[in-house]
Amino acid sequence: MTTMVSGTTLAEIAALIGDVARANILSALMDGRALTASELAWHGGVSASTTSGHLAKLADANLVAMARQGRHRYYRLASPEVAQAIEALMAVASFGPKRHRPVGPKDEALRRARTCYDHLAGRLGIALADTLTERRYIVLSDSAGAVTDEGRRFLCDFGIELEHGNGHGRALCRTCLDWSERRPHLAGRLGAALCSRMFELGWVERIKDSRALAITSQGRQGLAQTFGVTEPSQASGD
Amino acid sequence: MTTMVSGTTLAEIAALIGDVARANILSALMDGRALTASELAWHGGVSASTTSGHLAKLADANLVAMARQGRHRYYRLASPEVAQAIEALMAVASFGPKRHRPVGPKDEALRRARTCYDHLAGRLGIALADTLTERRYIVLSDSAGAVTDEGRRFLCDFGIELEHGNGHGRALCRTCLDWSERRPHLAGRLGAALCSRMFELGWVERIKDSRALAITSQGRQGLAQTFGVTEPSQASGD
DNA sequence: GGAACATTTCGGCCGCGAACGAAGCATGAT
DNA sequence: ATCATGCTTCGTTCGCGGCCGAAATGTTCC
Repeated sequence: MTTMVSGTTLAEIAALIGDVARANILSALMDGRALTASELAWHGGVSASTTSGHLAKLADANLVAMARQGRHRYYRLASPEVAQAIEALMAVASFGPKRHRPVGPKDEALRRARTCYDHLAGRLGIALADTLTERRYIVLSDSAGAVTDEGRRFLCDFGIELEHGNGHGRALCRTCLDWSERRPHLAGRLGAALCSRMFELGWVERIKDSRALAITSQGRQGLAQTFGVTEPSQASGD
Repeated sequence: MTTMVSGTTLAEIAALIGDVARANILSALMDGRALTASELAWHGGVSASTTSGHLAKLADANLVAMARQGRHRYYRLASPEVAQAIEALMAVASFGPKRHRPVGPKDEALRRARTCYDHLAGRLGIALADTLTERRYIVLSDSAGAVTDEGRRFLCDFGIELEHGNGHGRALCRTCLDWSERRPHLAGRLGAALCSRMFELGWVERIKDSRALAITSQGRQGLAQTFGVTEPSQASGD
């Protein structure tokens, strides 16, 4: 065995994610919010006591972080890196369509629009990335990106202020491989800002018990006017 | 339980990586080369028969691909996406220094210079990314990047021809979070080209049974002259 | 203080899957 | 043909880890 440093800990982390209950828990946390232990128990599909054990392990490995608040304990993903790792795994998972899984209505909703950690994904996320690229508001040299000056102005009008944070802190404009569309969508501070702004404007709303998003009628209108994005087709053949 | 599509398959993939033997196997394949089953058995630290089973599972899930050649069977990672997922996991793994693992000499070598799938990582990879950024050959707007025109010329002089492949195919310039340095290094076609060119010039050589790289004396010289990169310090306090 | 709720700890059960060696197929060498 | 090598299949063993329910701890509300 060559390098033990990677081997062991890599396996430890992956094994942690590699349990169905824990994977479901982490998936639920992928929308960036903090959830209570009991909510996570529901998502994980296991009892409260079992969930408690799982959460302890996840916290121990620094995959999730915990904040006590009254008699609740709120758990969230510990860092954007964790979210990125999980997203990367999901991308790989959606690849191998060996045995294809029946696509339920929930899945179609997820494919249309969802949150990915703290930014938008699915056909909506892709459409936004495409429009912004087309109008030269951002430049995605291949799968990586930068915001142009016109872009900065446009975004400012839209109500998003981006400081010129350079090397430090969080990336301004990253891309993230969309597992359902297999193309990159916008992540980083820009992706997060776009997402939260759309919530603020009431353009999108969370669908209960899911990471999927519903686009409101105002959203439909706003997206068309401001971004020239027509509603991502109701049902795509895929 | 909310969305089953992600949950289950996410867990499946992660569980696959979450076994120590398989993780070691995948780690060994992270240098981008294809290895035979018996070599992988050695890396995995388990018997040939056990390895065979592991490889079958990995191939079944499309994590690795196999090519028969004579009486050998060569296995390699199935796609860059798989490499990316593993790298992301390693990044997360190197985070939680709860119980810190003793850093052996092998680790120091890995930290100095190594391959990450098909590009350079470790202090060498970081130094290259820094230099190219400093000289404005590439622009890493935060953690994402594009090649400038001067950069294209410089690279051409160095013997690297980058076609203007746009959306399709592989990303020209991606970044990849370095698990040892915790900063992004260069991946994508550019990263791969830099790496293979340096092999071609004999600037770096593989260290036996490891993903670590040795920098040759020509390499030391060339890196200093062409990139202004002085040898990544022999031993850093870390 | 007592009741209701949230979460963790404990003990015990049970199954999955990793491991090995021996035997079975290939392919290549003599 | 015969033997060697590389890899897979089979049958078996065995231990780790997930699961639950009951009870313990903790927190808020009235």
